[in-house]
Amino acid sequence: MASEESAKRRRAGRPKQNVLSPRLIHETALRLIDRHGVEGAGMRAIAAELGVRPSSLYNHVAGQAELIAGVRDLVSERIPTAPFAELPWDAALEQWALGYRLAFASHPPTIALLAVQPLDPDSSTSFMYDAVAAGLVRAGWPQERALSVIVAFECFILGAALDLAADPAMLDPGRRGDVPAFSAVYRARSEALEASGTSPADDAFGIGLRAMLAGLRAEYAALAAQKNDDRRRS
Amino acid sequence: MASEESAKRRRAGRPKQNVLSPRLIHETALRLIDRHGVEGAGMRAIAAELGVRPSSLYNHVAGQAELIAGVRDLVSERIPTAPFAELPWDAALEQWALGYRLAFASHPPTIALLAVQPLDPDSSTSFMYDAVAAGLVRAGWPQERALSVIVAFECFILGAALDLAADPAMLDPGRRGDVPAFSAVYRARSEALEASGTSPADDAFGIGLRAMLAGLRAEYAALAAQKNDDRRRS
DNA sequence: GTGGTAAACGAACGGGGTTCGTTTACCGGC
DNA sequence: GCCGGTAAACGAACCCCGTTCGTTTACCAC
Repeated sequence: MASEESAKRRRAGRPKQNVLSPRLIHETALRLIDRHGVEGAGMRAIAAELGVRPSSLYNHVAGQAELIAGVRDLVSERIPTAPFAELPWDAALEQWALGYRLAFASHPPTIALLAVQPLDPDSSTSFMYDAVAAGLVRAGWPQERALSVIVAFECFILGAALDLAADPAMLDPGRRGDVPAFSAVYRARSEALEASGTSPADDAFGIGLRAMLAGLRAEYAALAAQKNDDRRRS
Repeated sequence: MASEESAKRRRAGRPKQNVLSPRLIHETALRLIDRHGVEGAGMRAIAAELGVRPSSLYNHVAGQAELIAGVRDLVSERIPTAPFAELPWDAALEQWALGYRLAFASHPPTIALLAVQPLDPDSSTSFMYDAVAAGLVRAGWPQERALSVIVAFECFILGAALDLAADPAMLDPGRRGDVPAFSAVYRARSEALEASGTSPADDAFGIGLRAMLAGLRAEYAALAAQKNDDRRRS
């Protein structure tokens, strides 16, 4: 009675049916991150959630760094890139930004992980870049410009995702009187947003996204005009 | 000969002259971060650098979280906000972005720290926001819009700073053939940048900054036109 | 069968941040 | 001029973490 059914402690030795797999470990890690934050998703916690000893994880995952990379891929796989096949470049870029941000908005604590760690080249993230790059070039963006446009755009999205994960009251100046202009705009924003029902992060993201797209459209138009000019001149 | 001059081991008890101070600890931490990265700047390493036992640090700093916040303040204090007093809003924003990014570019590993941790409201960072907010409102931006413009702009800057800290080869598709469009734009950018001598991160930052400013100018103009319209109508 | 591979356990290791008690110096008041 | 409280250093622990290593057991191929 002390060995089998209630405590379900597994004895040493390979089990008849495999208990773990890389995929299962990654998904469990993501679930724990969502539930308890990053610090609640250590090796020991993941093992406990799976009813397993920590050392067993190392039969399927090289270490924590690789595990985090796996979780990141799990999240970024859900960023849709389909828009680039059917929409004009600017509308596609907009949809991409929305999907990108949404994917990480569902798992706020992972954003800091993605932002810092480098992505391994074999991961599926490269396919995302491929789809975006193809869309931009097909629309007429110069080859040597396309990647920097993508990176610049991604900078904004990533920053917005971080902002999304931050504490909403992070900026609150409170009752201090030594920053009057800051306090005034903070209060004005709070009231305006409460009336319209949108969150601070969404509002800033919307403004930035519109600005970025408008600016890129202007640059695109200028490039097209210059190209026309060159052709006429020759 | 075993007690005083060579090993310079300090005996227990309060020393005649204080050895530590919060400021000194923060500066040492920043120096170690610059020299050895984040993982080389733990409590024990900071103590060793100061010739002190780890526990002594806790007489001046509550814990690692507070220490990190202090380091972040140390860096962000160096972001100049003077431009807002003398330049038009858009030129000031541009200068702010350049200074902001430069401040963290000097200490790449700190970027990830700033991005994630919330800032305590009493810190000097609030003064930065105050200066920026005052500049925007004075230029005519509506009170309830100003903060979201600032946050959106900061999202981009922060993302760009993270990009700056990332491995330059992070995106390199290498020789794989399954992402042709991505490989093509990567190669095209490499060649173009090598010719002009600018770094990938700088290029993307420049493009994004121009786009963001152009977009905000357009929004500003639209708001001004609408305001004029309202006035004429009434 | 028999040996090799692989997946689980279990016990340790090393290194982090942190706490607590002790020792010593300064400082303010009787 | 002593005397007690506060504060700053030490030193030894504590707990938690990621990780490694040896052992045990199951499967599989020859």
